[in-house]
Amino acid sequence: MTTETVPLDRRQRRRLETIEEVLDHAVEIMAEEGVAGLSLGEIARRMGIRPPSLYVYFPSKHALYDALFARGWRELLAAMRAHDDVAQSEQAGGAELNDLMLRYARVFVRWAVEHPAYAQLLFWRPVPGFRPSDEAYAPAVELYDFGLARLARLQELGLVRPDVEAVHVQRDWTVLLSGVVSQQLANGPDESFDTGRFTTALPDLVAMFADRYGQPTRTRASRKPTPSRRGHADQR
Amino acid sequence: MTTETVPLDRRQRRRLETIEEVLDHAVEIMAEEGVAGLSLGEIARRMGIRPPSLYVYFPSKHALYDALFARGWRELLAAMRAHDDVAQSEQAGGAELNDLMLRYARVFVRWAVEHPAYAQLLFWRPVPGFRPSDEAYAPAVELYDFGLARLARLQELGLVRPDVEAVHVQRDWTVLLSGVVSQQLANGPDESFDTGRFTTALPDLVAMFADRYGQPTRTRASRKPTPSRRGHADQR
DNA sequence: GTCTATATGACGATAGAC
DNA sequence: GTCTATCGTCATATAGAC
Repeated sequence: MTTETVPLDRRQRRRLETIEEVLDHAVEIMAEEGVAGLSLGEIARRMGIRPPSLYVYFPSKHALYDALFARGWRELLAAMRAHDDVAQSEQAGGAELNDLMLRYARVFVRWAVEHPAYAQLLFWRPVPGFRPSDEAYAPAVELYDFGLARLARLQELGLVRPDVEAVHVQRDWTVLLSGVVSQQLANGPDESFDTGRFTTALPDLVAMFADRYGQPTRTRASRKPTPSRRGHADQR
Repeated sequence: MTTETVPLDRRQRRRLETIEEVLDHAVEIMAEEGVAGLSLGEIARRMGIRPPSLYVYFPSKHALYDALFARGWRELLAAMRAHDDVAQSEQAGGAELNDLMLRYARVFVRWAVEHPAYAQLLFWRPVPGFRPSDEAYAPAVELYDFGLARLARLQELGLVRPDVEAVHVQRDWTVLLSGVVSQQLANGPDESFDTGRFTTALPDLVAMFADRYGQPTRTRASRKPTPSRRGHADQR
């Protein structure tokens, strides 16, 4: 929107590069020590400078968190936009709600568990006094609107039942995604997306969602939630 | 289990009381400043003592977090046991799965949002180097087993479909609950349980759950997810 | 046993020299 | 822009009075 189109001089380019370097190190440290474990001293140490020098680029530690918050949402937003499916409308006729939502959920949850530092910062409130600024919050709102518009589009296409409001469906949907991410990061932070105890529950959870909010006529009768794979002997 | 039955002398009684007082102040401070914002100095200040005196009762700050972690799970476990419904089996014949699970969910989520400090400590990982000890984790396991046994009982009673494993259902159930708690605490920490943007979604979410895992024959045909209450003018 | 007094090192942050 | 020097606060730890 208000992005500067005037060419940046060397001074400003170098400055932005340094800022990005600071943020890169910050994300790395947060991934290792936890979001609240981030320290300016450690950033400076890894960059080969002294802590006070960081104040040239960020007026406070909270400002740094703010930049990280904004960058995290922007990256996640970019990942979801890159996925893009419904907007292209190619799937309109053939695909079913369950498949569309599962693909969307997989992209979202995969990004979250593979970026645990960002995920904690974006979805929880781990930093004592920190509240994101309105500017930093903007891409979060943008992603919310993106998901909402997607659901509304699916409703227009007849894949989501028409007798519920999209915001209503969106609310339940975000609960599902945030539940998977929270449970996985809190209880199995070292498990991969493909083998996680909770990420692997996505097909069932999305099916649960699609059974409720999909169009009854179009939703297939797949009521069985992947019953007892690798059945035990004591299970009859 | 291993609770000491030998009567405690005054010395030990006083010591335990002091420990409880420390924990009370700690919970209060965490609620105000966030879990990672807890400081021994602030606890000592509010108790009218000096910080080093706290080391008489807790060998480190992590030990204090450990005690808080254990106490939080014990309190939540007690709240869920006090609720108690299926164990008493009075509801066996009359009640439906949706109602039983909704009541259970309401007790759980209400406790979590009304004890945000505990909730953050128990469900997230906000403290950089802290990992709960096995002893502190025990009541968490106990609550998990409690919920699992409850689901198994509901399965025996014919309220939960028999073709899925209880652990499977339990996993999806915890995702639902943790999703509501996470979303509510992260996005509306100051909203009450009764008016929260996400806590009020519980009926729909539990219905979604019950539709999938309840016995088809017994689950009523309540497929409509409370459509558009307080309809707007622009909504036709 | 419990307390006060005190020391250490890390942290975020600011002022000012260069 | 980067540095040194410095401040106040924090967790941690030890010494010693009572």
